[in-house]
Amino acid sequence: MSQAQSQRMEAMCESARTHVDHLLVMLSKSKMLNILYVMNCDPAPMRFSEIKKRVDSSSTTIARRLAELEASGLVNRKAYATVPATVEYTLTKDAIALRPSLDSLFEWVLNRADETV
Amino acid sequence: MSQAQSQRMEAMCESARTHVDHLLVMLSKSKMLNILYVMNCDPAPMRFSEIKKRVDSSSTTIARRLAELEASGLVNRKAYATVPATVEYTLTKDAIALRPSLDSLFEWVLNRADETV
DNA sequence: GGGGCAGGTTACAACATTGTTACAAAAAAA
DNA sequence: TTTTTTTGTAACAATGTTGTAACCTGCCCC
Repeated sequence: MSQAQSQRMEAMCESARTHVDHLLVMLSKSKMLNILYVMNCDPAPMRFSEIKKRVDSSSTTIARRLAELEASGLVNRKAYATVPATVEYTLTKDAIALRPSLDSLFEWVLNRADETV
Repeated sequence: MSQAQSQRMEAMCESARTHVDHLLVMLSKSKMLNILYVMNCDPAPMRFSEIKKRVDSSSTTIARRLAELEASGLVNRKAYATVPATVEYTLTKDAIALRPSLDSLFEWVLNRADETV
Protein backbone atom coordinates (compact mmCIF):
# COMPACT_ATOMS: atom_id res chain seq x y z
CA MET A 1 0.00 0.00 0.00
CA SER A 2 1.28 3.46 -0.90
CA GLN A 3 1.78 6.07 1.75
CA ALA A 4 -1.02 8.15 0.26
CA GLN A 5 -3.41 5.19 0.47
CA SER A 6 -2.36 4.48 4.00
CA GLN A 7 -2.99 8.07 4.93
CA ARG A 8 -6.40 8.02 3.32
CA MET A 9 -7.27 4.90 5.20
CA GLU A 10 -6.14 6.37 8.47
CA ALA A 11 -8.27 9.44 7.76
CA MET A 12 -11.25 7.17 7.09
CA CYS A 13 -10.71 5.23 10.29
CA GLU A 14 -10.31 8.49 12.14
CA SER A 15 -13.54 9.73 10.63
CA ALA A 16 -15.37 6.51 11.45
CA ARG A 17 -14.06 6.69 14.97
CA THR A 18 -15.35 10.20 15.44
CA HIS A 19 -18.73 9.14 14.08
CA VAL A 20 -18.84 6.21 16.45
CA ASP A 21 -17.81 8.50 19.29
CA HIS A 22 -20.44 11.02 18.34
CA LEU A 23 -23.15 8.38 18.34
CA LEU A 24 -22.02 6.98 21.67
CA VAL A 25 -21.87 10.42 23.24
CA MET A 26 -25.35 11.12 21.95
CA LEU A 27 -26.74 7.82 23.22
CA SER A 28 -25.13 8.50 26.59
CA LYS A 29 -26.94 11.76 27.17
CA SER A 30 -29.47 11.79 29.94
CA LYS A 31 -32.91 10.45 29.03
CA MET A 32 -31.77 9.54 25.53
CA LEU A 33 -32.22 5.80 26.00
CA ASN A 34 -35.49 6.47 27.78
CA ILE A 35 -36.84 8.44 24.85
CA LEU A 36 -35.74 5.92 22.27
CA TYR A 37 -37.25 3.18 24.35
CA VAL A 38 -40.68 4.71 24.84
CA MET A 39 -40.82 5.62 21.17
CA ASN A 40 -39.78 2.13 20.20
CA CYS A 41 -42.42 0.55 22.40
CA ASP A 42 -45.22 2.34 20.62
CA PRO A 43 -44.85 2.49 16.84
CA ALA A 44 -47.47 5.23 16.49
CA PRO A 45 -46.33 8.84 16.10
CA MET A 46 -45.94 10.36 19.53
CA ARG A 47 -46.62 13.89 20.66
CA PHE A 48 -44.25 16.01 22.68
CA SER A 49 -46.34 15.98 25.82
CA GLU A 50 -46.79 12.23 25.63
CA ILE A 51 -43.05 11.65 25.40
CA LYS A 52 -42.44 14.10 28.22
CA LYS A 53 -45.00 12.34 30.40
CA ARG A 54 -43.64 8.85 29.75
CA VAL A 55 -40.01 9.81 30.14
CA ASP A 56 -40.66 12.11 33.08
CA SER A 57 -38.25 14.97 32.58
CA SER A 58 -38.39 18.72 31.99
CA SER A 59 -39.60 20.25 28.73
CA THR A 60 -36.16 21.70 28.21
CA THR A 61 -34.39 18.38 28.35
CA ILE A 62 -36.96 16.58 26.21
CA ALA A 63 -36.84 19.35 23.62
CA ARG A 64 -33.05 19.26 23.58
CA ARG A 65 -32.93 15.50 23.15
CA LEU A 66 -35.54 15.46 20.43
CA ALA A 67 -33.66 18.19 18.57
CA GLU A 68 -30.47 16.16 18.82
CA LEU A 69 -32.21 13.04 17.61
CA GLU A 70 -33.71 14.94 14.70
CA ALA A 71 -30.35 16.46 13.79
CA SER A 72 -28.88 12.96 13.74
CA GLY A 73 -31.64 11.63 11.54
CA LEU A 74 -33.11 9.33 14.16
CA VAL A 75 -36.50 11.01 14.50
CA ASN A 76 -38.80 12.90 12.18
CA ARG A 77 -40.75 15.87 13.43
CA LYS A 78 -44.07 16.79 11.90
CA ALA A 79 -45.91 19.92 13.04
CA TYR A 80 -49.62 20.41 12.34
CA ALA A 81 -51.19 23.85 12.18
CA THR A 82 -53.92 23.00 14.66
CA VAL A 83 -54.86 25.08 17.64
CA PRO A 84 -53.31 24.54 19.98
CA ALA A 85 -50.26 23.25 18.11
CA THR A 86 -49.80 19.55 17.50
CA VAL A 87 -46.37 18.08 16.89
CA GLU A 88 -45.74 14.44 16.19
CA TYR A 89 -42.48 12.60 16.42
CA THR A 90 -41.69 9.32 14.71
CA LEU A 91 -38.58 7.21 14.64
CA THR A 92 -36.79 6.98 11.32
CA LYS A 93 -35.95 3.65 9.70
CA ASP A 94 -32.46 3.89 11.14
CA ALA A 95 -33.77 4.28 14.66
CA ILE A 96 -36.23 1.43 14.22
CA ALA A 97 -33.26 -0.77 13.35
CA LEU A 98 -32.11 -0.11 16.88
CA ARG A 99 -35.18 -1.76 18.27
CA PRO A 100 -33.82 -5.28 18.88
CA SER A 101 -30.78 -3.86 20.68
CA LEU A 102 -32.87 -1.61 22.86
CA ASP A 103 -35.39 -4.34 23.62
CA SER A 104 -32.66 -6.65 24.70
CA LEU A 105 -30.87 -3.92 26.65
CA PHE A 106 -34.04 -2.99 28.51
CA GLU A 107 -34.88 -6.60 29.15
CA TRP A 108 -31.52 -6.91 30.85
CA VAL A 109 -32.05 -3.70 32.80
CA LEU A 110 -35.49 -4.78 33.99
CA ASN A 111 -34.29 -8.24 34.94
CA ARG A 112 -31.44 -6.77 36.87
CA ALA A 113 -33.67 -4.25 38.61
CA ASP A 114 -36.04 -7.07 39.58
CA GLU A 115 -33.28 -9.10 41.16
CA THR A 116 -31.91 -6.12 43.02
CA VAL A 117 -35.29 -5.15 44.52
CA MET B 1 -56.72 -5.78 46.55
CA SER B 2 -56.46 -4.16 49.98
CA GLN B 3 -55.14 -0.68 50.36
CA ALA B 4 -52.12 -2.01 52.21
CA GLN B 5 -51.35 -4.40 49.36
CA SER B 6 -51.78 -1.66 46.84
CA GLN B 7 -49.42 0.53 48.76
CA ARG B 8 -46.85 -2.22 48.97
CA MET B 9 -47.10 -2.77 45.25
CA GLU B 10 -46.69 0.89 44.55
CA ALA B 11 -43.63 0.93 46.75
CA MET B 12 -42.24 -2.04 44.84
CA CYS B 13 -42.87 -0.39 41.51
CA GLU B 14 -41.33 2.78 42.84
CA SER B 15 -38.33 0.81 43.96
CA ALA B 16 -38.04 -0.99 40.65
CA ARG B 17 -38.30 2.30 38.83
CA THR B 18 -35.48 3.80 40.86
CA HIS B 19 -33.38 0.73 40.17
CA VAL B 20 -34.06 0.99 36.46
CA ASP B 21 -33.28 4.68 36.60
CA HIS B 22 -30.08 4.03 38.47
CA LEU B 23 -28.95 1.49 35.90
CA LEU B 24 -29.80 3.77 33.01
CA VAL B 25 -28.01 6.69 34.60
CA MET B 26 -24.98 4.49 35.15
CA LEU B 27 -25.00 3.16 31.59
CA SER B 28 -25.32 6.71 30.32
CA LYS B 29 -22.15 7.93 31.97
CA SER B 30 -19.31 8.85 29.67
CA LYS B 31 -17.19 5.92 28.47
CA MET B 32 -19.38 3.41 30.26
CA LEU B 33 -20.61 1.70 27.10
CA ASN B 34 -17.08 1.85 25.72
CA ILE B 35 -15.68 0.06 28.75
CA LEU B 36 -18.35 -2.61 28.79
CA TYR B 37 -17.84 -3.12 25.09
CA VAL B 38 -14.08 -3.57 25.15
CA MET B 39 -14.36 -5.88 28.13
CA ASN B 40 -17.07 -7.86 26.41
CA CYS B 41 -15.02 -8.22 23.25
CA ASP B 42 -12.20 -9.92 25.07
CA PRO B 43 -13.29 -12.47 27.66
CA ALA B 44 -9.86 -12.56 29.31
CA PRO B 45 -9.30 -10.55 32.48
CA MET B 46 -8.17 -7.09 31.52
CA ARG B 47 -5.73 -4.80 33.24
CA PHE B 48 -6.36 -1.18 34.06
CA SER B 49 -3.84 0.15 31.56
CA GLU B 50 -5.22 -2.04 28.80
CA ILE B 51 -8.76 -0.79 29.36
CA LYS B 52 -7.51 2.78 29.51
CA LYS B 53 -5.61 2.34 26.27
CA ARG B 54 -8.54 0.77 24.41
CA VAL B 55 -11.14 3.21 25.69
CA ASP B 56 -8.86 6.23 25.39
CA SER B 57 -9.71 8.36 28.38
CA SER B 58 -8.01 9.71 31.49
CA SER B 59 -7.03 7.49 34.41
CA THR B 60 -9.43 9.37 36.60
CA THR B 61 -12.43 8.67 34.45
CA ILE B 62 -11.55 5.03 33.88
CA ALA B 63 -10.98 4.55 37.60
CA ARG B 64 -14.29 6.20 38.42
CA ARG B 65 -16.21 4.09 35.92
CA LEU B 66 -14.61 0.86 37.03
CA ALA B 67 -15.39 1.71 40.65
CA GLU B 68 -19.01 2.34 39.72
CA LEU B 69 -19.21 -0.90 37.78
CA GLU B 70 -17.70 -2.79 40.69
CA ALA B 71 -20.12 -1.17 43.15
CA SER B 72 -22.98 -2.28 40.92
CA GLY B 73 -21.71 -5.83 40.72
CA LEU B 74 -20.89 -5.71 37.04
CA VAL B 75 -17.14 -6.17 37.30
CA ASN B 76 -14.82 -8.00 39.65
CA ARG B 77 -11.53 -6.47 40.64
CA LYS B 78 -8.58 -8.65 41.55
CA ALA B 79 -5.32 -7.08 42.75
CA TYR B 80 -2.03 -9.00 42.75
CA ALA B 81 0.82 -8.09 45.06
CA THR B 82 3.33 -7.80 42.25
CA VAL B 83 5.69 -4.92 41.72
CA PRO B 84 4.58 -2.79 40.15
CA ALA B 85 0.98 -3.51 41.03
CA THR B 86 -1.15 -5.69 38.78
CA VAL B 87 -4.91 -5.37 38.83
CA GLU B 88 -7.24 -7.41 36.70
CA TYR B 89 -10.84 -6.68 35.93
CA THR B 90 -13.38 -9.21 34.76
CA LEU B 91 -17.04 -8.90 33.94
CA THR B 92 -19.43 -10.64 36.27
CA LYS B 93 -22.03 -13.12 35.04
CA ASP B 94 -24.60 -10.32 35.04
CA ALA B 95 -22.51 -8.13 32.82
CA ILE B 96 -21.78 -10.98 30.44
CA ALA B 97 -25.51 -11.37 30.02
CA LEU B 98 -25.42 -7.90 28.51
CA ARG B 99 -23.23 -9.11 25.72
CA PRO B 100 -25.86 -9.77 23.04
CA SER B 101 -27.41 -6.34 23.63
CA LEU B 102 -24.08 -4.58 23.43
CA ASP B 103 -23.00 -6.52 20.37
CA SER B 104 -26.17 -5.62 18.60
CA LEU B 105 -26.02 -2.02 19.77
CA PHE B 106 -22.46 -1.61 18.58
CA GLU B 107 -23.24 -3.31 15.30
CA TRP B 108 -25.90 -0.68 14.75
CA VAL B 109 -23.54 2.12 15.77
CA LEU B 110 -20.80 0.87 13.45
CA ASN B 111 -23.21 0.41 10.54
CA ARG B 112 -24.57 3.88 11.05
CA ALA B 113 -21.09 5.38 11.31
CA ASP B 114 -20.11 3.62 8.09
CA GLU B 115 -23.04 5.04 6.19
CA THR B 116 -22.43 8.51 7.51
CA VAL B 117 -18.74 8.54 6.53
C1' DG C 1 -59.86 41.75 28.14
C1' DG C 2 -58.26 37.63 30.44
C1' DG C 3 -57.25 32.76 30.63
C1' DG C 4 -56.02 28.44 28.68
C1' DC C 5 -53.79 25.09 25.71
C1' DA C 6 -49.53 22.76 23.10
C1' DG C 7 -45.07 23.08 22.23
C1' DG C 8 -41.67 25.00 22.74
C1' DT C 9 -37.39 28.97 23.68
C1' DT C 10 -34.47 31.83 26.57
C1' DA C 11 -31.71 33.19 30.53
C1' DC C 12 -29.64 31.91 34.42
C1' DA C 13 -28.17 29.96 38.72
C1' DA C 14 -27.06 25.55 40.64
C1' DC C 15 -25.11 21.49 40.15
C1' DA C 16 -22.27 17.67 38.02
C1' DT C 17 -18.46 16.08 35.46
C1' DT C 18 -14.00 16.31 33.33
C1' DG C 19 -9.10 16.44 32.72
C1' DT C 20 -4.77 18.03 34.71
C1' DT C 21 -1.41 17.98 37.99
C1' DA C 22 0.76 16.25 41.85
C1' DC C 23 1.43 12.53 44.67
C1' DA C 24 2.03 7.61 46.57
C1' DA C 25 4.24 2.84 47.16
C1' DA C 26 7.49 -0.66 46.36
C1' DA C 27 10.96 -3.09 44.13
C1' DA C 28 13.69 -3.76 40.14
C1' DA C 29 16.67 -1.80 36.74
C1' DA C 30 20.13 1.53 35.20
C1' DT D 1 20.86 6.88 43.65
C1' DT D 2 17.65 7.89 40.53
C1' DT D 3 14.37 6.29 37.40
C1' DT D 4 10.73 3.41 35.97
C1' DT D 5 6.44 0.99 36.30
C1' DT D 6 1.36 0.24 37.59
C1' DT D 7 -2.62 1.65 39.57
C1' DG D 8 -4.63 4.57 41.42
C1' DT D 9 -6.25 9.10 44.66
C1' DA D 10 -6.85 14.17 45.89
C1' DA D 11 -7.64 18.78 44.79
C1' DC D 12 -9.11 22.04 41.71
C1' DA D 13 -10.29 24.95 37.87
C1' DA D 14 -12.74 24.71 33.65
C1' DT D 15 -16.46 23.12 31.34
C1' DG D 16 -20.94 21.00 30.58
C1' DT D 17 -25.59 20.03 31.91
C1' DT D 18 -29.90 20.60 34.36
C1' DG D 19 -34.22 22.43 35.90
C1' DT D 20 -36.89 26.59 36.85
C1' DA D 21 -39.25 30.52 35.80
C1' DA D 22 -40.66 33.55 32.47
C1' DC D 23 -42.12 34.19 28.14
C1' DC D 24 -43.99 33.37 23.18
C1' DT D 25 -47.52 32.21 19.39
C1' DG D 26 -51.93 31.17 17.59
C1' DC D 27 -56.61 30.73 18.36
C1' DC D 28 -60.74 29.61 21.08
C1' DC D 29 -63.85 30.50 24.99
C1' DC D 30 -65.94 33.28 28.62
